Amino acid sequence: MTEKQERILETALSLFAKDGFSATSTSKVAREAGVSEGLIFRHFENKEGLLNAILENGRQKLTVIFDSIHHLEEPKEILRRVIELPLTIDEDQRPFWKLLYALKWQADVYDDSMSNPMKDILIPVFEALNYHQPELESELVMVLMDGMASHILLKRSGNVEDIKELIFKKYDL
Amino acid sequence: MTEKQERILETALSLFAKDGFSATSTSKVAREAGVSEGLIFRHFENKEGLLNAILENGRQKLTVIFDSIHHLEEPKEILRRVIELPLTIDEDQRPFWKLLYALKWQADVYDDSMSNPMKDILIPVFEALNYHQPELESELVMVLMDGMASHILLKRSGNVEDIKELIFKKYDL
Amino acid sequence: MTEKQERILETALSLFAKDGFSATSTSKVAREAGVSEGLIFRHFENKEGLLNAILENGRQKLTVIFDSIHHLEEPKEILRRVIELPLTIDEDQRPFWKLLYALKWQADVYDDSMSNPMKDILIPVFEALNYHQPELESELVMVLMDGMASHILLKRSGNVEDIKELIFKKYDL
Amino acid sequence: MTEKQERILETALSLFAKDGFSATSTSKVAREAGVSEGLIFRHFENKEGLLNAILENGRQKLTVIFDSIHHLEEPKEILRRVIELPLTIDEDQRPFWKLLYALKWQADVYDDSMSNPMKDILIPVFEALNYHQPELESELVMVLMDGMASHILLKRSGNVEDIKELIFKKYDL
DNA sequence: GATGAATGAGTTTTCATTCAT
DNA sequence: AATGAATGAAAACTCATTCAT
Repeated sequence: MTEKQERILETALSLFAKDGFSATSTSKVAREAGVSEGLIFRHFENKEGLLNAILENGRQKLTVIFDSIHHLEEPKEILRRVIELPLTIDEDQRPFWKLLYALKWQADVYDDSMSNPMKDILIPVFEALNYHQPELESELVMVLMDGMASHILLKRSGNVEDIKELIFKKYDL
Repeated sequence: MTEKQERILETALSLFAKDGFSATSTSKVAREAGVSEGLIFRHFENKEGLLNAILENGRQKLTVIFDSIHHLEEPKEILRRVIELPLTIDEDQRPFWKLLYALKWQADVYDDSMSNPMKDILIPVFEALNYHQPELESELVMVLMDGMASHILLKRSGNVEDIKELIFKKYDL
Repeated sequence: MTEKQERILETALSLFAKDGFSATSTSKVAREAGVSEGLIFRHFENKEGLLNAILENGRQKLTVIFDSIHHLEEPKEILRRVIELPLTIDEDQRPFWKLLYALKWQADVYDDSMSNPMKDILIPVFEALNYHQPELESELVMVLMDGMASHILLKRSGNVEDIKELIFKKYDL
Repeated sequence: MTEKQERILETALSLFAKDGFSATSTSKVAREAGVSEGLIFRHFENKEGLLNAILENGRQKLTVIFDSIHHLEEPKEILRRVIELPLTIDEDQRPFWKLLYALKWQADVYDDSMSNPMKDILIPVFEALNYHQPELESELVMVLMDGMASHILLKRSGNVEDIKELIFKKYDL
């Protein structure tokens, strides 16, 4: 991975996240990345290849996060970590998440591949905590996380931290 | 509003919702609506004007819904109605909602104009129910609704009805 | 000639003069004239018909001017009147002249139909005044008039009146 | 400046001069230049950019001519050279001049940037020749030149050479 | 690996013109 | 006489992609 290659990925990610995939032209990516337009195609085959490279890049970091949670033992600790996940997205990872969420609304581009691993983590937690409907409770948490992520990524309100505390209280965490 | 004008709006809405705004060409809209491409521009000025007409159209229907909730008296009844709002989106309104949610992720296209009226409805409810942090609770409900809407509009799981019941139980509704 | 018909002619003339014939759309003419677009075509057949109507309109006024000069007897008086012709264009006739001059540079639109009558007036004048080359002198005056008209119609300098006086002096008028 | 780029400029100039700027489509320019239409926009941004490139191109050649006159010493020699300027336009420069003169009649397209340098040349000449009103005389010469240029560029008469001689005689050149 | 000229197929938009009312 | 909805063809412009260097 050369420096220019990385600059392309970085620029494309930020533009795709800001303006959307199809509203971003390869020429704009090239211009802002300071490389020739041809280079994008040499390295990534085509525009979709560029998107895939970006997603692949991010998915790897994602796996790391999932694994770190998987290793935990205490159910409440796991639940706490899962719920606060959207809050722990740090500044330089935001474009990636924004892109991911935006793509979900674009048909046939992205498959929801992190939904199942999340369920696999949550169901055992609610079972351990003796909730009546572990699967349903898991889904509810995922709904909550989705909502939280939206609010955070779209900067809709500042007090997400407080909302998190409120949720923690409701789950007695 | 002539018949062709309406057909354009309808077709555009369904295509924008399915494939995204910028991935949908005006020529495709015209073809599927069975009108000449020029007509789109004669009636809506430009592609963005078409989008705005669609959004304006939808916003009006939205106001009707908000108003119907506003007129209710019983706090719990209001809360129930608000929470189940995402579930009451009927089939022919789905494209509008899908478009709206997709646009939120595109910068500068859509302003979140229904977030405040919603707060105005919810805060008094939680005050009446003697919750400690009415504003925070309102925001949490909105987070929940956002998550629910996503799940429904993206058909991620079938048992949203069950999730709703679970939420009702948690709010003792 | 109805009132709307006249308003179309007037508006078209001023727009054609300001922006050029092909850069002016019939829709803009209709809009500024406050009539429906269809009306232009009902009255003038097509865009070129509109132009021709404007030109025909103006040519009539032109003939009146030529005739008034033709009736004069005194050679110097004629020469004086001819030379100051460009200066006597009054404000509301300027668009017509501007259009006429602009059209000359557009191939195949306008034939230079006032060049010959002018020569017919000038040659006898210079013969009467005993100039050596009456035809050449006539052409020179026409060159001068062309230059003057440009300067006036394009508002290039304010002291056209002084230039006229200078020319008068040179021709001992 | 690649060969295709030059071919575009050349073709565009000749078409703009012949048919007018707005009556000439970029697709026609591309076709006649034997290039793809996109190339025009890649090199010149938009249609107006193409026009500006043409004008800039011509203005440079213009400066060379002005400079060559500026270097002369003898006032009468300068006056002679200035007056015969319109006659020295050679065949391949004619389209440029025709375009320039045509554009003057189109509002906001062309600023009369060569009028002042011309005055700077002429006023000292008439001062040196002891004319009473050097500035006015300069303007008159420019009026004359404008008229001459029109006559030449629009091929209105063949004996411009004779007219020039007549003018020379009047200025005792 | 990198550039940037070049393309062709498309996209958005404009426009003269027609036609039912 | 007048409107304004509608069209089809063309205009301006964009864009993903290729290729010679």
